[in-house]
Formats: sequence, C-alpha cells, structure tokens
Amino acid sequence: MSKVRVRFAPSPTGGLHLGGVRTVLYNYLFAKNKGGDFIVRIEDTDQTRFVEGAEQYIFDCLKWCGIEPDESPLHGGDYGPYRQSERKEQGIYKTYADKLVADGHAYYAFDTPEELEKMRNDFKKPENPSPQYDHLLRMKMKNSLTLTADEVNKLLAAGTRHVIRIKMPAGEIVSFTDMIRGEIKNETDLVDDKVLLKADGMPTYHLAVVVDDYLMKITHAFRGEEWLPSAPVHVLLWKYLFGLDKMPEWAHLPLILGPSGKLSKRDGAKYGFPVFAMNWLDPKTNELTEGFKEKGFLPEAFINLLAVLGWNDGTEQELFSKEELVEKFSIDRVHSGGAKFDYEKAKWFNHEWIKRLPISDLRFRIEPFLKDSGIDLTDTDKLEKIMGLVKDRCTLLPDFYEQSVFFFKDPVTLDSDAVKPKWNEDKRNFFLEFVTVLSGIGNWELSAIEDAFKNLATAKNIKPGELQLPLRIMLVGGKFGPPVFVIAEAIGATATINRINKALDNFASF
RNA sequence: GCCGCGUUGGUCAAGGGGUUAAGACGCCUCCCUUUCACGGAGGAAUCACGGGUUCGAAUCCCGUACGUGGUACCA
Repeated sequence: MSKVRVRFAPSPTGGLHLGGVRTVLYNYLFAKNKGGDFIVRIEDTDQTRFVEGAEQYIFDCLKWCGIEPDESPLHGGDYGPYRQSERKEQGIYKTYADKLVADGHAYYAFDTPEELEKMRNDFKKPENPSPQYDHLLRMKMKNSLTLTADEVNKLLAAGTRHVIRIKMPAGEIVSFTDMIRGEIKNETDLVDDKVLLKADGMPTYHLAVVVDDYLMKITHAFRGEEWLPSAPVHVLLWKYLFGLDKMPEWAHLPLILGPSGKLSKRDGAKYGFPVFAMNWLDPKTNELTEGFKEKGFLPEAFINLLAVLGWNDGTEQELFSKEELVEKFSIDRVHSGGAKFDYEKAKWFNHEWIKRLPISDLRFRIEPFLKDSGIDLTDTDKLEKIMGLVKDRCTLLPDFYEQSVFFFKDPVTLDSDAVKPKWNEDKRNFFLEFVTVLSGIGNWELSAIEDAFKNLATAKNIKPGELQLPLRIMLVGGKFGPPVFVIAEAIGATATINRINKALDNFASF
C-alpha cells in the first residue's frame, strides 16, 4: 500500500474558525499517526470570495498550532502546484472537463444567469421551492444535449460564454464508505447537474477536488459534513475519470455548534469568546474577529480542546499533548454527531496546560502579554519565581498581569471596604509598631517576617488571623494572591514598609 | 418542500441486548487554607418521544419530533 497522504484544502476567504482548525488537526493527526504526509493545498478558484492575506493567515495559524504541513505552497513539494489558480493556468482542469464531455459524462451549457433565474422561477412550486438543473430539467435548457452539434459548434466558435456540467445519470444509486459513518447511499436523481467548469475557466470545487486529489496522490480525504450531499458527484467523477479503485477514503467530520445552532463569527461577539484561531482583521470590512491566541490560549490547550471535541481515545484521559494525540488518534473513534462548543470547558483546558507547562517555557508565552504593562521583564529569575507562585490562579495568559502586578508595583487602589468594618485603634497601633520591627529585621526572609508578625500580635494580644487580611490589603490591594508573607518576602523590606505606611494614611479616615 | 446527517445530564462524553448508565466541564456542600486559588471528599442532574423485536432495550427495527447541513457559474 502506498504511503498515506492526507490533505487539507482551505479556501482563503477569511479567518480560520474552530471547525476548520479541527478539520486540519484531524488531517494532521491521522497522517502522522500513519507515518504519512500532511498536505495543504489552497482552493483559490473563487475570486469573488478570495481575501487578500488570508492564505498567509492560514499558514500562520497552522504554525502557531504546531501542525505544519509537509507539502504546501509555502513548504514546497513534488506534487505542485499547490494552488488551484496555478493549476488552472496550466489548463489542467479544462482538459479533464473536456474529456468528460467527450465521454458523454458532461455537457456544455450556454444558459445565461438570467435564463437560469427564469427557470428557477418558472418551475418553482410550493412543493419544490428550489428547482434544480437536473436530469428532468436539462432537456428544457440551452445545452449540448438539446442543441444540434452544428449549433453547439457555432456557439463555441463564437466564444459564447458557457459552462461544463456533469450529466448525472438517472435512476442510479451511488454509494461509498465513509470512515466515520459507514455506508452512504444516494440516488442520482436527487442531485443536480453540478457545474464543473465555470465560464471563466475556473473549476468548481467538485471538479477541482477530484482532479487535485488524483494528481497529488491523496489517499485520505477529510472534510466537513456539509459536503456529504454532493459526495455522489465526486464519486461519479472518480469513476468516470480515474477509476474508483484510486479514489481516496472519505471521512465527513461533524459540525461544531455554537450556543444556538451552527457556530458563527457572530457567536463570538455575542457570547464573548473567540471563534478563530488567531485574530483576523477582514481587509474588506475592517472588522476584527478575536482569536484564541490573542485571547491568551496556549496552542497546546487549543489543539487539545479541539481534538477532544468529537473524539476520545476510549479512556478517561482528557489532557493530551500533540505527541500523544498523534499516537492515539483513530478516525473511527470520531463522533458522527455535532458537538456544541463550551467556552467554560475550553478555559479549563488552558488552565490545566498553564499548570502543567514548566515555568521556563511558560515565561516566554506570558511575556508578550506583559510587554506594555510596565512590569520589568529583565529580571528573569524573579519573573519565573513569581509566575510559579501565581500560575495556579491563571486561566488565560493575560491573567498573569492582575495576579502578579503587586509584586512589581504598589497597588493603585485598596479594597478598604474589606478592612473598614473591623478596623480599630489597636490594629492601627499594631501596624505602626510592626513597621519599626520590620525595619529592624536583618535577614529578610519568610520565617523572620512571619515570626515578627506573630510575636508582635501575641504581645499585643490580637489574633494574627485578624491582622492578616488588613496586611494583605495593604500589600496586594485586594483579597487574592499567594500567602501574604511570601509576598512580603518577594517585594522586599522597603516596599513592604512603604505600602504599610501608605495604607495606614489611607485608613486614617475611617 | 425535497434529500442527507445526527440525537446519552445544562455542555463534552463512555457504554453498542442483562451495568448501581463511567468520567470531565459547569453548579452546590464540606475539608484544607484566617485571602484568592490549587488540592481532597461528597451532592443534584441524563439515555428526545411513540410503537415494535426480545425473558430482558440506552443499546436492534420502524415511525414521530427536534437539531443541523445541502438543494449556487460558494467552498
């Protein structure tokens, strides 16, 4: 058996949404699991939807996810070109379309858009709201099936705009085996005569997938389940052009759904979670759609959560590294039903990955989010120590800022409401005296600070517990963060004393 | 409308004729911690509905409902 070759074929029309990334991911995992090649080819045959910069964006996303292709327009390969537009230049699609016409499996159609619209209107009935250009209607249209050979040649010679349509056979059953769903059967009567070659000479997806997959020796083809209804067209094309024995194995992946129905870009804005892998600024509309990367997700968490949205290895394991996914992935454990995306669970995955990543690695992931924060990034030892202290409290990468600013800067506001109700003269005196004790500590370390605090509290006959919260508010500004003496140790004697004095002034008005 | 695909707690899901129907997220309670988390122990919550087949159905079959996709010179 030949080497497994799996391809992802995005159309560069915009950001890479969750469903798209999951499709690539499954392509990649399957290929790598079988020791095969993962190929990315670009479907840029639709100028009307092609968006400048979208192709580069797709590769940026793949790079961030760590699933780079073995072959692509960017990475090269022996089966190029990897862009359909370039293959079209070489006249490849037209050759195959003409062959189909010659063999009687396709025909020229000269109907103008207006005529098509008229047809759809004329034949529209309540029980058939969208009539198709099919085996019944094609004999009423203007094509090489209804025109004489002479008329057809004349039209062709005159350069009349035309398309090539597949001639769907009547009354046949087309079936194929889907790796996820098993046997799929379709009646040819129910599918229309799809356009294969457009008037501008560009192939439609239907012709292009088949030709490209053949030329690129693709062995396995995964795509979204929205392609299931047109799968018989592709199967027939394989049969007519190259033989069913050469056809790749298909897998139609389930949809990813949003809180209400199919996941859309709008859902992101509406419910406050990203739907694209990375930020996407649409150059046409100037509209920004937020990405998981910029939101503060780790790529490890991102591919992990996507992989298990519709797949599991049959055990209770939920956290997988990329290497584990490659090792354990199997296409027949992919669900056939759509899955609703749950942002809360997505955040949990990120939280888990933040906890399991070594600090030295984590630091590089966090730094970009701290760049403009005013926090000093040069003292890497201190940085890593503090990150280790707070990482259990961070779900998204930007959380590190609020969880650790107080290690670097005095708190701007103090949650004085937390202190006020139980504040009194005794406590005030305690802290006044505590400051002088603190300035006398020669060896500024955890146990010394903690002992000083507790001894003084005992001497003053106040429960240490009642004093810890005020001290925390003084140092941190709020009711959060690592143990308070650990913080005091980390920020040093001067800052600790300053913050206490400053807070005491603040509390004087109580 | 027609056609395809799907349906196990709120969500992701294991289980594919006999199970007390796993586990995870989220939610709630308690423990740990005189902060917030982490961690630990518990709890509430499920086989869409109706018919079959069978000694026995979440599991097999048929309907219905619901969801979703397709029905383009879009992919």
